Amino acid sequence: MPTLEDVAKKAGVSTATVSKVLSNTPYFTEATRLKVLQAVKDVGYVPNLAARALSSGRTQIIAVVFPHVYDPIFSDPRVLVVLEGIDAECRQRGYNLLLSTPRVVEGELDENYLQLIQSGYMDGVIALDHVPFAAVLEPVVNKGIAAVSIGGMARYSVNSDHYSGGRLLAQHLLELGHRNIGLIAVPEHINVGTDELMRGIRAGLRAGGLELDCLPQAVGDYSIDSGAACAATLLEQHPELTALLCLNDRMAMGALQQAHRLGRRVPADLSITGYDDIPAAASTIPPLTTVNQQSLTAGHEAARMLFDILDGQTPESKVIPVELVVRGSSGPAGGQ
Amino acid sequence: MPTLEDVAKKAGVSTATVSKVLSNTPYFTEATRLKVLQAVKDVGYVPNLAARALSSGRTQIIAVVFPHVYDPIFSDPRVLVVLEGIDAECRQRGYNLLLSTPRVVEGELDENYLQLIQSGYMDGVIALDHVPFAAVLEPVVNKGIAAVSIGGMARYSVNSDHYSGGRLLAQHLLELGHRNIGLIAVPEHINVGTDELMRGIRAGLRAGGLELDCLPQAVGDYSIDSGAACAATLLEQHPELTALLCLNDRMAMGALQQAHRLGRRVPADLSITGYDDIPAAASTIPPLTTVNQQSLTAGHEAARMLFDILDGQTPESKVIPVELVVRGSSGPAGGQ
DNA sequence: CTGAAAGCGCTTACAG
DNA sequence: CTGAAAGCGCTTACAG
Repeated sequence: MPTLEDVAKKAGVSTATVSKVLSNTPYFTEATRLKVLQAVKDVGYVPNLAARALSSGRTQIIAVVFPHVYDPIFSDPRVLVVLEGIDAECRQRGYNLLLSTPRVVEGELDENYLQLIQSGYMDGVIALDHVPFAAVLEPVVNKGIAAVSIGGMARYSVNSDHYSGGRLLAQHLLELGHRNIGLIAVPEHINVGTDELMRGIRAGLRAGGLELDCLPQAVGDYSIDSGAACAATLLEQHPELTALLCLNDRMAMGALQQAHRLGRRVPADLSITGYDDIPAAASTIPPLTTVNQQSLTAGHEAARMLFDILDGQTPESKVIPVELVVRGSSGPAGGQ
Repeated sequence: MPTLEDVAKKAGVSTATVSKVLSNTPYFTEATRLKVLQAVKDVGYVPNLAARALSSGRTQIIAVVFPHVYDPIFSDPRVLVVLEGIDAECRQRGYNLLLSTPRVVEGELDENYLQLIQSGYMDGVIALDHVPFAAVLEPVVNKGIAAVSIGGMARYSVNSDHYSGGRLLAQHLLELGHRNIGLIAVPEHINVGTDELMRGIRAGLRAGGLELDCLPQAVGDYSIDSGAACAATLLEQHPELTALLCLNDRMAMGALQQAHRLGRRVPADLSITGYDDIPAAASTIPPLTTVNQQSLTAGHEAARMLFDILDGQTPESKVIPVELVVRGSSGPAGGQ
């Protein structure tokens, strides 16, 4: 592989000059610049990133951290979408993406991850950070590396407005006349986003005179199967229910299946709502009413925020608006 | 940050010794080894990966390449699954994952990607390589970097047995008594996997006395919407059809929706099959009969193969068996 | 506007 | 079994 030195020789200048021309330092004769650029082409020079990283202290690498906790990260449909947003910004700025999926066991981060953070291999970190007790970004911040949290409460963070999402959902069902609403929830304090969502739902229901804690609830684990099981339980114990409010789309899909098995027509006999607006939500039968949390935007914003930090700025944390997506799975209470 | 030298001083040995102890070179007194390890702990030493990469020529980084061609890579549900398999192997071996999503325009790879490959930043590359004209791995192989293709025909590759998948699917429908089968296809030569699948379907149908080219076909683009549109066209022009064989799950989901809109009961009036077994396939109504191509296994195998190459071995390319998954969307022709 | 030289933090023959 | 020293390929004050 040709090195800087080869280019320097070819161009008849010093390696320092080549280096500076390539990094767009000003103050160069047009002649020198052209000479260098031509030489780069001639010898087919491509910078060695490890060398550059070692001497400059910058790697042009952003680590994206998706911690593995309860719900295996690879089954979370948001992951790919967030990644898409981050990727788009990074490629524009010429940064590369390093993927890290640390295991979090009893709140402890795995050793590999800790080492990686210490290794000096990244200029910044973006983490999916919705697990209250897993401080994925703590070692990053301690090391003084730029860090942006998606879904967490770090110094720099991007959050979807789950509170409003919850209110919108509750309001939507209330407006359709539902008063017998069952909730398919998940354990508390497992996901800060979901906790926010619950707060929003509570507020939305209260605005309509309903008290969340008085409604029938079943606790699932985000999976399709758990949604189906919860729906079965709820509908059996509370046949009067006309709506099932599910804390994510996958559980709603399970509920939809279960309703179908039980011969409950959706939405005529039973309305079902989800949360997330994953791709599959648009193509269930009937299509799912849900809330889109704009994960793509979150990815974009997080990356932009990180670059702002790297540029020495002090960006504001962002709250991203969510969007109620009304589709066929919800309808008037007592409809047909 | 503490460096090797700090550790050496603390332990009262040379940096060479520290380095060798850390890389598990043999021939060391137990005493030295312990002394060094203790010093590492005391000063909190973590190796600088850039420095290590520069001097050793190895980076401990594997690049995973998902080229963007027609179907935006981020909407391909296999991506995350393949990634999961690769990630598992890499974390076991202490390798990090670099994600690259090169754009391929008119068969040309983007410049960033080419530079990345030349940059010496990775020890090996695994590429999703199912686009016939996009030679993602060519620059990698030229540079002499270890490369494994998933879905392509490189020297080292991992392929799902799509041919058998096609045969199984055709056979399944034939056994159910279907003779009026419509095909929801995609343009040819866009994806080597799909081409293989078509060959298998052709063979399977022929074994039952049916000629693929005589069957009604509509051409989609892998998306849900295109599946719905194709189904509409086929069912209108060929009301006698009792089965729709779709080349992927998403189009099958679209077809399912369309059948529902048209009042065709699935599977009583119409059987619908997909391909891929994406997570959503299990929870459509009715659940989709499809073929699981074991993408997780493909990811695992690809990574293992890459490590074998890095270890100086010459592994065999692998063909991964697929699995027919019979669910509720297919049933006897003329059933009820 | 350009260059000589030190240095980034490791690894690796080569000696002993 | 251990160490001195060169070298990986860049960048960056510092001079001029």
